[in-house]
Amino acid sequence: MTTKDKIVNAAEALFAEHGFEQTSLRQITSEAGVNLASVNYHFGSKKALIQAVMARYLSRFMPALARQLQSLENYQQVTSRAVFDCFRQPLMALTDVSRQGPANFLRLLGFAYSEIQGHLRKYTMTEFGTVIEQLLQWLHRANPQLSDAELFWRLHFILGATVFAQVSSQALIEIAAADFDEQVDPEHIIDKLIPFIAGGLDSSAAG
Amino acid sequence: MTTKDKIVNAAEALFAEHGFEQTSLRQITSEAGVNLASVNYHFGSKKALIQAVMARYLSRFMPALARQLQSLENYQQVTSRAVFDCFRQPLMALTDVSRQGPANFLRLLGFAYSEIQGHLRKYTMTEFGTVIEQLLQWLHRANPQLSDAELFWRLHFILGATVFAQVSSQALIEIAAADFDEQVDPEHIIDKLIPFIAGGLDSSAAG
DNA sequence: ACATATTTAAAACATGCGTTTAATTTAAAC
DNA sequence: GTTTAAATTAAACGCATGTTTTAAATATGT
Repeated sequence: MTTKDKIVNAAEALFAEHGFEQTSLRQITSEAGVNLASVNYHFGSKKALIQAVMARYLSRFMPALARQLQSLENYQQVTSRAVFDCFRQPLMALTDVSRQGPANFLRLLGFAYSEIQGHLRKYTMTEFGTVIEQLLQWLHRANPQLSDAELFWRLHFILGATVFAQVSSQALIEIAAADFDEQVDPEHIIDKLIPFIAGGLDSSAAG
Repeated sequence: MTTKDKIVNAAEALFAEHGFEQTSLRQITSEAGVNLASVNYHFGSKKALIQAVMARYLSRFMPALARQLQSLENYQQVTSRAVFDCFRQPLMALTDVSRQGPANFLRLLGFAYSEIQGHLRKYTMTEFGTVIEQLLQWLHRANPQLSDAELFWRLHFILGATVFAQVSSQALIEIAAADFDEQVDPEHIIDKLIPFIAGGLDSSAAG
């Protein structure tokens, strides 16, 4: 494994656990077993390293999601639930990148949004804007009673519930095990999440 | 106004805008017009200052929420919507603390949860555990079909959607204005949120 | 008024950060 | 085998952070 790969792998694990700003280059290079300066040599800066970690996931996830959404064409009636089920396969396929790929990806997304809100949003929209528009279009078809604006707001509520659930997943799983004798894998939180967000999206508008 | 109050006020505004870790004591004392060392003199540490800022809101919000929840006794049938509507008045009453009290409080909650997950949770549960249990009890009465565990998960999804919506509120409001010609006040995001979270909570369980 | 706490003030301290530099080692090309 | 480029290393730089120290100013109590 090259030095560059060692750095990206170590960075991903530490970023997903502690967030971007809370993780230092010294932690990363120490964990990777490489020299501190090699990050700036291979990536130029910490910011560029963050983008490299995110890009590795986004470049796999987004095309896979686009394919899933296109398969919805076969349905006559499209439900919110069907649209959100499109996220399952692309997410689980991220195990190719790393054993904890799906969980890491969602946690990274959460940190990225809460830490450098604007930056990642702009990057995601310019790089994968068509997939996002595709998703919006399908959700609009599943919920024609909702205005574009209402859909926009609810989509971000969904994003919030999702990333928060992942960022807090460790603590929540422990509490669930202690208080309810319920053993939940991180990858199965999405099973609990999808009914919730689909129900929220389909809910009748404000009153 | 005492030095201590100046510090808490400045800290609250800066914490709510940038988060706890991203805000330095030098920013706070500069904004408050007091000496740097006075933070450690009056509060002991930055961590203690953070707790003081949070405590000022929690000590008002939690008892008010408890009163609202108790008023649900008058209802025969309790809906999720009715339970969540109990949050409105206690939240809006936070304007007593500061003009942007409600928005600040929710943003602070969001940062607290994503930054020092465990700490605040433990503090909240030991300090205001009875209110939380009261809330859980009412939601269980509104949704007897959900197990305790399911309710637990969905409550945290709701928390995630709420805090994320507040942390990202500035960006979302701007986008909504640009893309949908929709003018939304920060305090009215909760009007869009409550139908969403009530719908998600009432949704039928996983399949 | 004086003596005693309490509060403010300026400066320095110790630490950790991202980044850069300069030298050395390793690999590739001819 | 020599030369040239690429990669690694150790050390230092400049800066920002939370905290502590020491001294001066202010308020408090008798």
